[in-house]
Amino acid sequence: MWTAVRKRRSPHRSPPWVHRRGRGEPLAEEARPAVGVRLWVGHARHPVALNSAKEGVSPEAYAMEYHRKYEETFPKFNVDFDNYGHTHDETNTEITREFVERLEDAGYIYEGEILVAWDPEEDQPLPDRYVEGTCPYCGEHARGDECDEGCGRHLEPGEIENPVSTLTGNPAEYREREHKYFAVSELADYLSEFLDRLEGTSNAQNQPREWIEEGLQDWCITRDMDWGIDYPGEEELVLYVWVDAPIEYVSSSKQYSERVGADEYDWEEVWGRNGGDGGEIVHVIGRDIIQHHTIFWPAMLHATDHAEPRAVCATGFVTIDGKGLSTSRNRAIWAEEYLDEGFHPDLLRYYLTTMGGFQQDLDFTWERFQERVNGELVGTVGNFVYRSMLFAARNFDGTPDADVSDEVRERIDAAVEQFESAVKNYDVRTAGDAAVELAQFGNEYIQQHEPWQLEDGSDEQAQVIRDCLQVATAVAVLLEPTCPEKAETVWTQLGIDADVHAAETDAVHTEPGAFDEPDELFEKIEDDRVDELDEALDAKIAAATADEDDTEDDDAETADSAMDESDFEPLIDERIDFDTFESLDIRVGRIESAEGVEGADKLVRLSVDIGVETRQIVAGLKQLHDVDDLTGEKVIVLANLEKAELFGVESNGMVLAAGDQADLLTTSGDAEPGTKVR
RNA sequence: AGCGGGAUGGGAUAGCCAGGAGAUUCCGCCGGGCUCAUAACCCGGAGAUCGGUAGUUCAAAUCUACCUCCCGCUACCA
Repeated sequence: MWTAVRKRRSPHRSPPWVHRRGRGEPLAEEARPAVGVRLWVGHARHPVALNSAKEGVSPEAYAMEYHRKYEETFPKFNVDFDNYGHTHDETNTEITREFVERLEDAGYIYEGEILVAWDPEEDQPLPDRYVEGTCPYCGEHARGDECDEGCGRHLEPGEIENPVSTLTGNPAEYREREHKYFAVSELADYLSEFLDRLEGTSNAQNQPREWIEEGLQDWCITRDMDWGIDYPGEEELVLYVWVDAPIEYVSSSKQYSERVGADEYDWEEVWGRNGGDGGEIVHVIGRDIIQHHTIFWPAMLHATDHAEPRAVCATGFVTIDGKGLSTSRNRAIWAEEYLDEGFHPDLLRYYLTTMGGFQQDLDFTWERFQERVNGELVGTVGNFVYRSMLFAARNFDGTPDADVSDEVRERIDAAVEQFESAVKNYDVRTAGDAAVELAQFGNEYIQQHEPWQLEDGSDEQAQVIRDCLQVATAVAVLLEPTCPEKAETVWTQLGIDADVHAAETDAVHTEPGAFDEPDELFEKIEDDRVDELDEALDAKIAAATADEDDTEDDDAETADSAMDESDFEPLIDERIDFDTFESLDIRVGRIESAEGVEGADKLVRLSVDIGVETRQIVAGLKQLHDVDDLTGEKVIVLANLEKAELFGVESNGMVLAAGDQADLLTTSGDAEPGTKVR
């Protein structure tokens, strides 16, 4: 089962094919697409809620629009799914409910209290997106669950300061609310054993160990939101996305099962719902969501008596020219753009699947794209298939009457073996390489036997060409997962009247038929074309960056270039009245002692004399200041900021400092500690 | 910061868990040959102190310790 989950801002790749399991069968037996589930769950609900509000549409409509967009785009790249579901349909609502009920019955659910913003006038809880206020970290205006204008930090419920309800404009208050918790911590032993037998990539196996060893926290699985799947029996609570998201894997397979019939595919058997061992569940995900698939999800499955995943394969990220994708900066090559350039979808499929290691990040550049297309696809595969067929068409009107030699048959079998064992090991790259390497063998073979030196129409010539055509047939079979359309073209041109997409690996021995002169399989990409593409990409990024006041700092290399105006945060237009200013109790203080906070790399615990008393204040100052030099320094302190606890140390006030480096503010005269700043 | 993943000739990779000759393969580069083909194939060549330092060992890319850089996850700039 291929499950691909994608998350906003974290584009990662997934191979275009994974496989289906039958119970106990090696995966490679059916190295063909099976039940694919693609979810838009990754569009985490909070951003969806926020963005939909911005655009004035309902979250459902917004999410469905994305769902549709993907649904349209994938077929263009010949990525298809046995079932393309989403988390918001009836099946998933129903099965999610069932999961939760099973969890409750098994005693894994309990209630706990958390702080929730509340609109006193409407007397209702406020979902994240209806709350605005001040970011507790940077002081910027923040809304919902993230500080979208300031530091970009994710904010937990209850963190926003001076919360205001966007429903009524009234100040909101925080109330304690009952929420549901899933006692994941009780499953620590199980999860630990589960990880021991989990297949897939090493990062997926190792990373979750951390959480287990540190002691698993129980998981709050409900939210006060107005969209999502209701918690059974609790009208005001909605389940957290990551509860119903993976359950969609189950739901989607059920839908598939219902469509094709249980004889063909029995979802209950696959998920072990009938008491059996289950099928083979393989998750192919991006490495940013390892936690959900190796802790929460198996915990849910286990607690509800389902089968566990066999493997979790976590890929790296895609970068462009060595830098991370950024849709807001338009550092991206959109599917439509790629196709509009006239490139065949198979080329990108090939590049993405056979470039680099599975776990590694994958860099895309137009240069390398050209290099690989021209070298491997045009030069090796295309060239071999074309020259063999051209020769065959001219001299034999297609496939000559001869038996395939043992040498060639064995080489083809070796390629199949390489392919199958790679698939078993989740090694997409090697599986893809099998086809190209076989074509390379073909080139060597035809070269060695020089059919053009042999008498036209002779038995010897027929033998060589027959061999080459069999290699071409086999190359198409092994190439099908990465380049399905091209594989089909080869088979068609070879005069094979069968569906290469349905072919199993033993189809490598299919006998080709009669045919005319073939067309060239792949087109070369010229150098000036690459230059154009690069320029276009640069221009696009520049344009997007120029008209945007993006404060994200993802370009480390510009860090020491001179700060021009655009590097500053924009001025806040909104004015405050004098009373508001008066409400700030700002004082001159003197640092009496300073020591680093244990375990923190920037935080310093200060004792600050502010005249009337001495305060303990924690401040993040280590990046610019030496802790030992701080004692005796005069500082400016915001005295009436609410107390907070950082790293277990109480901070009673705030020491003012400028910029990311925390350049301390001080006085230039001799103002005494305690003096008010006004 | 903690935890993961990574660092191997210009590019991309294998090898590492179970240490051993001159470090794998592909691309690119230089020189030569051949030519049915969108030029592939053959021969030869340059190019890596296997991120750094120290250690274990007769022997280290591989094991150990510390460190640097990149990328994620978690986490703290009051």
